[in-house]
Amino acid sequence: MGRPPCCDNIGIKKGPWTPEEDIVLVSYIREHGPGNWRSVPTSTGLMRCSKSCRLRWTNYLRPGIKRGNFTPHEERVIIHLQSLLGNRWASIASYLPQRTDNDIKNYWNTHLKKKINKIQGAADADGKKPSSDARPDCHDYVSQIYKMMESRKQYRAATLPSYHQKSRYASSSENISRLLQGSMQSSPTVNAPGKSKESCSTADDDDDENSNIITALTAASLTENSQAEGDRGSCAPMTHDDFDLLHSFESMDTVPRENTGTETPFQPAEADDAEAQLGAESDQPPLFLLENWLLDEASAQVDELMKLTADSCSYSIF
DNA sequence: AAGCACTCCAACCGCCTTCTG
DNA sequence: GCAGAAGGCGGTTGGAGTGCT
Repeated sequence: MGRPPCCDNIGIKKGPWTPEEDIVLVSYIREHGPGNWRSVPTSTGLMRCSKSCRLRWTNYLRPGIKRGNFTPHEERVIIHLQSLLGNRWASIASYLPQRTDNDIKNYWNTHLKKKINKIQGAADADGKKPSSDARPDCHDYVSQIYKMMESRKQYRAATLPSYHQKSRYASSSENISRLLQGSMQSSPTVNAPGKSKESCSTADDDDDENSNIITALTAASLTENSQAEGDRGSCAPMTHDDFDLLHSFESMDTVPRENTGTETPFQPAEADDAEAQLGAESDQPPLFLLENWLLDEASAQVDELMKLTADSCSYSIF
């Protein structure tokens, strides 16, 4: 017996989320916490299916999400993990707590995959790498990608605005922050300010304000979550420094790698599963052996490998 | 200025897994 | 153990934004 598709109910709205809908959803989650998505549409009156609500929260409204501007470190992590795990975006995202699987997937599909194809094409032309090598040697591979990205990034930084500055509502974390602020300053119930697309600035102009808003919302969210589901600090917004600190701890093996039984975006337990699976199913080394390289020594090793492979990467990519 | 082509990402779709009674 | 419900995940696509001619 096939169950009906999630979003084919009559009256279910599709398409981009409006600011008003975001406020309704955030207000509800602030009050009840994330989860029990089934009840969200009925309780809020949103004409969205539960799945859509969950996705909207997970990918865009959840506090602590960083959008756009992938750092070289993040790019290295993605490339490396993709070479290890394949397109298991959720697992990859668990190593980048500020990023969603959807964001990583999009970034891979729109940026990294093309670059890799380009490199492989160039390598094939040079006879340096067989095209059939779906999982090329990580070190050499990453060093090539990284090298290319650095120059490409410099070029783009000099010539193009970052994509997060686009004025689309749905891609603007600033706009969402404004909505959240409006929601928080008013009553917990819906009080839509009716922000129009035009009235939303592209602003770099109030980053501090927005980060304060996010932080405040996160604090509220954490309080609620800890009350409802026990301690789970995964939703906290992480600064770059926090992220680096986390990685430094990881590399020191001081973080207990136990299953917290939560749906936190950073799930070492899930990584362990992947590790076990990798170890069982492939000839690749267990994931934990590569984590140190990935999380701590990545920069140093990549830089070193970049030097080592510089000669063999001398072909022009652009 | 207008039209076209391309890029990119938010959101949807459908399958799979996990949970619950 | 089974069936249905709910959640999770990866692939795909529609459409807005942008660049080029």
